[in-house]
Amino acid sequence: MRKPFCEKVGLSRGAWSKQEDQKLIDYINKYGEGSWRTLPQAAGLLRCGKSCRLRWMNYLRPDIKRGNFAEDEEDLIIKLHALLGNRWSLIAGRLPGRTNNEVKNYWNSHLRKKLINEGIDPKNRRLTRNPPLMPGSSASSSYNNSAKNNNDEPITTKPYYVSDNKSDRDQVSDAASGLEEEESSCIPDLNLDLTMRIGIISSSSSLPPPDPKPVPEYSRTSTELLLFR
DNA sequence: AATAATGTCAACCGCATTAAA
DNA sequence: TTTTAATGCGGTTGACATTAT
Repeated sequence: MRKPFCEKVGLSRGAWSKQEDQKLIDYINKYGEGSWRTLPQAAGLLRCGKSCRLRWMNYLRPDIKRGNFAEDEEDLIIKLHALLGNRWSLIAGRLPGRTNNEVKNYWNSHLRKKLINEGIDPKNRRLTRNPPLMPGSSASSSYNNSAKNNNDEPITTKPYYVSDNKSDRDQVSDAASGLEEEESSCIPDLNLDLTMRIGIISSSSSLPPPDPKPVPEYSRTSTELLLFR
């Protein structure tokens, strides 16, 4: 097996020390983000650029929101995941201060289980059994009626417009036109008014709204256009 | 109290995409 | 147009913590 780049050139790996964090923060505060390849040496770090970037993006950035996910956030992740599948960066983009890694981890360790406990298969959102009646449980209220599609066919793990072929995926959906209609037929109770939910989250937070990178409109998928509108 | 099993999450890897030369 | 470098993404791993036996 090929050795990882960091290992080959004798760079450190694994958990970051406080000193390393501080060096990275100091450097970026002074010179800004970017040039990740040359940054480690310039900042006096024995890390590869990729590792520095990851550390900064996921943990050191000042706008990162740490701590437990609010119920609103959980709800939104569940809904966005139903819509987008494992496109974590898109999902995280709608959650101010959350990173794709954090959202992904939270989904895998908490939300998947939560859905399972409520009798919902997180892969296809079908009922796996009669869920317990849990008044006030937002996820169950969203999904109790939505576990089956109209044809009683299994809903695939991926959203219907996500192809296995990644290059196809982005052309995928002109879907947008019929997205809400079709999606809601798969997941009837899915609240697609995500913008409104975002508004609620954003306004309850001191953080600024998410600032998606300036991707040219033409390169966005229809779904992205829909979400970023 | 010791050990095994399970859960969590930070970090890594490899690949795809984009930008620059 | 092609090649190369940089960046971003999702899947996976592994160390550590917690819970069960």
